[in-house]
Amino acid sequence: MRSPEELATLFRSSGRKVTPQRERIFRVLHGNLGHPTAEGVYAEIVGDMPTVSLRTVYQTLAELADLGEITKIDLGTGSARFDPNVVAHHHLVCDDCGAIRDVTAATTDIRVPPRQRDGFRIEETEVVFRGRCRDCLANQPTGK
Amino acid sequence: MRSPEELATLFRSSGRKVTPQRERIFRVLHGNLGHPTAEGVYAEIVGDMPTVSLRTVYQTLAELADLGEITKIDLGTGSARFDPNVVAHHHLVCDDCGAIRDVTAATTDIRVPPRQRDGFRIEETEVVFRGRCRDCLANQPTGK
DNA sequence: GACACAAACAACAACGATTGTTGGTCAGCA
DNA sequence: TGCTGACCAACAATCGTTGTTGTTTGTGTC
Repeated sequence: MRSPEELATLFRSSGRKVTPQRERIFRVLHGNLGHPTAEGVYAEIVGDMPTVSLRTVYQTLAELADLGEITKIDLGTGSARFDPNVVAHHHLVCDDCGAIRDVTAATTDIRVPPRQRDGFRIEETEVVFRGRCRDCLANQPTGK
Repeated sequence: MRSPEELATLFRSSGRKVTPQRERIFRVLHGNLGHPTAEGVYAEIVGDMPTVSLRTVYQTLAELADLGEITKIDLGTGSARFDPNVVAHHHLVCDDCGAIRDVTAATTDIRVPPRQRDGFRIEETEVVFRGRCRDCLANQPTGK
């Protein structure tokens, strides 16, 4: 996603308003590699900006997703996560702690034979690698 | 998953009981290619078996998943879906109607370079193809 | 076939994540 | 500076799912 300043301009030029709450959310997301949840963004902000509601965070995240600046991803970890990295990539998901890591260089050419496609138009291909992250493996070395 | 009869035996031999409700659920799932939700299974049953609760359906589906007879899949369509096809395969998901189709013959060989894996132990790889199914394309031929 | 007991049942209530509603507030422009 | 609609916080509501509880019912044993 773009810089907080560019986002502010983008918001204004698309008829939206730029409020302190929104600027703060932009800054939390920018360069964030942790795939935060809405709750996570909220938690990071509410400490020094008590005048913000979870509702506003959801609202702003939804607008950023509409504008294509972030991606909403639901990987079955209970709550949706938001990814400022819009470049095509895939994800490693830890089934223990729910942590998500980006994988940029995976996959080789994934295709579905036309017969199986059966008229389906594929617009996107996402690969989810599930397992255990290093930390969870360290804490429970014997596995599940 | 196995036949309803085999499932009944399996349930008994693992200390579970086989009730009419459970037998009915077994039969609804057997050979079902539609990836039903818990609600869907319930809806199909409650008509001629009013003495069943959604709670029981969830419970039984969870037990079948524990036994490895079905797979619970969450593809971000709002509710979890249950797949009696336990053989490794991937999914086509329609972003319009939420329909799910199996893809058995896609890809082989999806790997993550060790450097990106960073200690993560990959136990499972799932591929989700998103787009529009034939029916939704037919209804809105101009696309999204 | 009857008994006992744990497992399963239905009918709730509760839960977490998300979204709708509402009345007051404020950014952005004239 | 004043207007106006977008935004805000603070609810309440919704949806899918799971916990609780008191009752019912499979199932192994006699």
